[in-house]
Amino acid sequence: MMNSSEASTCPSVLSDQAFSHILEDYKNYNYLKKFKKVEPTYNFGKCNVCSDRATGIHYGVPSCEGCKGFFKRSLERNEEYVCYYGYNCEMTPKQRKRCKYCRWQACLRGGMSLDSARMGRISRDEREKIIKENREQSSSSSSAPVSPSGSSEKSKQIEKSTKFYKSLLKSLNIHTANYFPDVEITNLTQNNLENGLLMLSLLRDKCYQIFLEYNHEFNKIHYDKALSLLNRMETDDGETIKCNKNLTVKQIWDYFLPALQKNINSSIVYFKNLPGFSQLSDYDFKRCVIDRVFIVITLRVAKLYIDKEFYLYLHLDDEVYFSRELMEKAYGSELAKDIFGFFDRFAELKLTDYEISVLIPAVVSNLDSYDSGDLSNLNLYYKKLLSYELSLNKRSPEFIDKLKLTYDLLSDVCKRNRDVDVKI
DNA sequence: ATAGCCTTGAAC
DNA sequence: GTTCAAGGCTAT
Repeated sequence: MMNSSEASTCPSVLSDQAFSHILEDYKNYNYLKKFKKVEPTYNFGKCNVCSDRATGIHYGVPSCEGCKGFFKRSLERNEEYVCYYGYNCEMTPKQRKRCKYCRWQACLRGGMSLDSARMGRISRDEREKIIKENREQSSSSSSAPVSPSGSSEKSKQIEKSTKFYKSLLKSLNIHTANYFPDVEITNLTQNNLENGLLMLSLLRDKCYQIFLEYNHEFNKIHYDKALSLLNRMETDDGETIKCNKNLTVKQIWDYFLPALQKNINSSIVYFKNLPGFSQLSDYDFKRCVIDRVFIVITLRVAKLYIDKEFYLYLHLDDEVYFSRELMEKAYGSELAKDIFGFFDRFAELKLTDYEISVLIPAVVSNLDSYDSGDLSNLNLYYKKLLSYELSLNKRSPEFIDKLKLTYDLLSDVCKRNRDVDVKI
């Protein structure tokens, strides 16, 4: 193409119009040439991750060059991704670069895996099958919000996810009487404190740091969002703000279950990073998760109970939060009442973030029956740590009693929460 | 770091 | 020999 100095010395016959014509031809030629190379290849549809044009089956799913490369790079440098925007980032060709965490999750959800990666060509049948499966999925999910034509594909999809969520809940629905970790301030005499004081204060800081890191979403993102909503409600007189408008029970579950699943996953990562938990056997760790994850999730989000209302956002892009109204619809008024009863009591305690951050590992490791020395040992440390923390804050024995009572309320509502029938 | 293009090598 | 996916290369 011409550079500017050449253009300025162009004979006037090459008027702008004529020039643009040539340019157009040139572009067209290039375009066609480019297209010629691409056109004969198969139409793979949309990228399973970001909906860009797929260039082939990569790592088992139709995907674009970008997501193919991203998945590959992620495997190479396995660094830990973090989402700074609420773990719900949009995956579009434009937005996909914004958040690596969510893109990675989208890759996994889209079905990318090393297992399905293979060198060279795959059979025609197999390729057709993969593309067809993908078409069905994307057409049923992308039209989900409006599509009035209750297609069988769509209902199949819903049925499938319902089954999945129910089995998820069921797998968590295992026995258990929950006892509060046995702490007594009087246990902490000067003697047994001195030995491990340094260890305890280190452990304390570590727990707090990890709590901040993994609870950032609730402590900051949800919390700030709730505060700004409250602010707007005050200034706008609540006129223009419409939240949670008339959701049906089914819609509530549609919001809530994915959010729950996400919170369970992030709680598991949180547990894994607490000192000592990664050294537990898989069996022990799993028991901790199954028994305690609901309780811990509740503790993690308790801060979002503000002015008698609960502002856990079920979808950060919408204004839908798990208000009293929604909870009553989903759980029934009895359970909702008791959950809010717990929040009331818990708020009265005014626990510090430090206290909550050490309470959580103490609760998680405190299973009713131990058959493993590792777990009971771990729990011993965390009970000590909790006692230490409470004593640092000069909490009275009456306070501890109150804490125990509040905890009983919590474990009761969590147990009932597990038995709630999901109506979809 | 990303993503489009290119080379390599396996499956057909 | 051809087609396709993985992985390398490199301008942005």
